Amino acid sequence: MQAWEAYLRSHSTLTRALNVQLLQTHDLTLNDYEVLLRLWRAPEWRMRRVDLAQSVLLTASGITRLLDRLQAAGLVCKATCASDARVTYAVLTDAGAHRLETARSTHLAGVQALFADRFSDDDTRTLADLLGRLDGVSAKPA
Amino acid sequence: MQAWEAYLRSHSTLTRALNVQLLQTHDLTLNDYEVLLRLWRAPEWRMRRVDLAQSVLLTASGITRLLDRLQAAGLVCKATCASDARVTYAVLTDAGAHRLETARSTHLAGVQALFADRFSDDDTRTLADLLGRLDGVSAKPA
DNA sequence: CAAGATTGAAAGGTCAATCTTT
DNA sequence: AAAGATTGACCTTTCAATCTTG
Repeated sequence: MQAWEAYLRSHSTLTRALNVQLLQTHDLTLNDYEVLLRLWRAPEWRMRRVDLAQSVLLTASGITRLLDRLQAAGLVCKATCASDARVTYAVLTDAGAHRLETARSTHLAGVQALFADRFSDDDTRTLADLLGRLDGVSAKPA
Repeated sequence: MQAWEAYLRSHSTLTRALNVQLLQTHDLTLNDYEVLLRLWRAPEWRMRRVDLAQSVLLTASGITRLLDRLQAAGLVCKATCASDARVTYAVLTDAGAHRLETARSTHLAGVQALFADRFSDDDTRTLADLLGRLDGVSAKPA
């Protein structure tokens, strides 16, 4: 139960700090950053909106709104699917990739300073293992 | 860096699930719950709004809005300070205490099922130790 | 009807500005 | 001037309803 409280507190503090940092230096939300990163990793720099939403744990509408903003900023654009007219792809633009690259080092440094630096290599492995067990939780126990 | 991603994902999933559960069964936000809990633990069931805000990591205005809702629901009430007219206390009402008590078992069971059950006692201690190191982060590197 | 995507309304929070009291 | 609290404007996200296509 102490573990749980530490978990909540630390997350709140860390994400807040990283969010502010990212926002001030590169005008990106933490979620914005994660979305750009997912796209950058994806083949042809594009993903279906549904998959993107699931990947960053947002709602369908949440992703729509977020991508609207990124598109207005020119970091992302839309593409239709030839075989299924229902789906829309989100595609990373050159500007988006560039923004991601410049933000990346700042962000990695931030994560390093606020998170990774507090742990030894062993600790980090342990942590990844433990937290990894919390993956497929579905809730609904009475 | 894998540890970091696991950290983000797990937190998002867990808090979302617990939030839904608490909301459906007792019409309380996770933050609402935490605030009621802090008050319940405090002497005379009351705290200054500033201290309460810091305790649950909310802004001054954030706490005002949250307490407004709890007050409208009759779970909390205000009290003035005799020695310093600037401060307002938040005080837990009987209804608030009752609501907390009924919600408590549900919530604890939820945390148990989604979080604690995945770890041995040793794991839990390790986790508490590791996460505890993330406490006083202040950011602002570069 | 189901799946993907979008829209309007609303919740929950933050920031900046303000008011009162010290 | 500084501390505690509140308010107004705004941002991000969710929920429910809707539209389109398979």
